[in-house]
Amino acid sequence: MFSIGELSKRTRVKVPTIRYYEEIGILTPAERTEGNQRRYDAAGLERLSFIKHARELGFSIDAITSLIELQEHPNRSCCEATEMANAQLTDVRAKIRKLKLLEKELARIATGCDGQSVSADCYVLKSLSDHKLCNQEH
Amino acid sequence: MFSIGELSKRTRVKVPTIRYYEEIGILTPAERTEGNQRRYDAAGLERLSFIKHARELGFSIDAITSLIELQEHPNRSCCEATEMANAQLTDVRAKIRKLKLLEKELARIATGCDGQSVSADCYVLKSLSDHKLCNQEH
DNA sequence: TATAATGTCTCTAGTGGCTAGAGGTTCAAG
DNA sequence: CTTGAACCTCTAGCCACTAGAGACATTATA
Repeated sequence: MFSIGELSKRTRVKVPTIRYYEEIGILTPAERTEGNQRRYDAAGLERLSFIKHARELGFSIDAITSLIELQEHPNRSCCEATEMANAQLTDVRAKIRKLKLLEKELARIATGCDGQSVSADCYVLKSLSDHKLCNQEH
Repeated sequence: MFSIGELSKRTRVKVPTIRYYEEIGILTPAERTEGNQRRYDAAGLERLSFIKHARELGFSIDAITSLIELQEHPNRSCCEATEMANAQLTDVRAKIRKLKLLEKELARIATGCDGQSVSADCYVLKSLSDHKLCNQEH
């Protein structure tokens, strides 16, 4: 059994975040000492690691709730989990596509000005004012 | 002179968002009719277009505030604007790098399970539980 | 055993960038 | 002159935390 600080160290999830996760119900409330402090065991550690890993992969708390639900019913078909991973993948790919467009546009804007002129002639500012200067949609 | 709804249509920025921008001070308060409704002119349209374009490129409201400041002092050196565009570019590139790692990882996870097994054996769920299964950091 | 340092508790409020809704007023078309 | 759409202000909510206050618990050292 270890304290919330210890759990925080082991998972690299901040203490207030752990309490937050308990509050919103994705972590089962921890046991308490006589002095009302939380104590965790291996199960708690595992669960929080799961959540952390899923968050790092960009899953929403809602999605994680569903994944945990699924995990707790080992006989249920995992079709849903696979679907969610695929949805997440689609989402990530869409974000990458969009960011790449932005990257192009920003690179063009940023290299268009050497930073040596006055603001009235600045290509960066002009580009932001005038969408027509853009090479593509974003 | 046109209404907030008209401005919204022309810029594709939602009405409450326009009011919000005015509230936080990045849009100068609009003139009002006798009946207290906002009326805009070309200057207002331009300013909002600038903001919208910058937001689309991922600049924060804070950054936009600085850019507007700069724009309003045409004699000032535009070095700052160029720096901000470059910072934004760096930021976008970092995001892309991170998302690509996630993409790889998610693709690996999602294809590891055909969705036909039961949740206890699901590779997706296993992967989320066990960080050691990951091929790289993320 | 006393004390000091650190950790933990609950609670409220704030972050960014909006979005939604209630309840009321104004405007423009017919 | 009436209708209905658009507008007004205000408050509250969203997500996923983060920060800080003030009080209590635990642990390490003297």
